[in-house]
Amino acid sequence: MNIEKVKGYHCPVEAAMDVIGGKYKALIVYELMSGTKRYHEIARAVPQATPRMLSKQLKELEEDGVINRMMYPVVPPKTEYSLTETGQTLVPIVDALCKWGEHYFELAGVPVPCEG
Amino acid sequence: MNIEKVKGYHCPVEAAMDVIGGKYKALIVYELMSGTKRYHEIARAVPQATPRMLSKQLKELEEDGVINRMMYPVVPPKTEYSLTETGQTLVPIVDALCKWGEHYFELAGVPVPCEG
DNA sequence: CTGAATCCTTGGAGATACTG
DNA sequence: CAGTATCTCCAAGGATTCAG
Repeated sequence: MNIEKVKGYHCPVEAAMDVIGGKYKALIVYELMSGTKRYHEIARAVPQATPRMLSKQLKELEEDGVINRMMYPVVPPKTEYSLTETGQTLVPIVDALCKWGEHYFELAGVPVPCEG
Repeated sequence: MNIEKVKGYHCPVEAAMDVIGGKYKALIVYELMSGTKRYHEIARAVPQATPRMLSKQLKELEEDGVINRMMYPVVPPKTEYSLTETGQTLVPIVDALCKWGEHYFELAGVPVPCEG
């Protein structure tokens, strides 16, 4: 956690959006809320994200202490991602986002595409 | 609310982020949570945003039905922004963001810069 | 399978100046 | 006061390829 960066924020909301506001970050956290996931499981859940973007977002989330990366030195490679304790504190936010989105779908008369 | 746009989402979280995830949108909604505000009040609350950016974000929020723009044809001009009913439904999200941000500041040992 | 490296494009975003 | 217009530029993001 970079102190200078923190001092630059004018408002708590800004700090939160900086951590979770990345293009696919909320979706990644949402996916990990249901447990540890492997790379390709996240990729499948966020098909819009190219490998490059997914890597980048995952790395940033890791640097912000939101997720853990667990690499297994096996063949074929296996990497598991999970929420850290800090990441768990984001759950209420993503929960609120999800609830709001569901309401949005209902208003539009479109079935909610929750994976599953 | 654009049906085609809605159908393009893979997940409710995505829809919510599309509405609130803009660079200054959460901050704007946060500002309007405490009541109707004039343009320059919002600008003061979000000093990072240039007039151009602020206009754009406000217009997008208006198009998404999140805020109301009330223009008074007086001299000097006066425009007031407020949350719509839909905008009110975003309050739990922004609240969650704010709470998380405050926690973040505490962890960093930096005083929370809530305006006031 | 899980990425990293490379190249390339687009539009997001700042600075500045101007108008109803 | 509350924005728009114009110009500019950099970095976010995509496509593709390659590697451990």
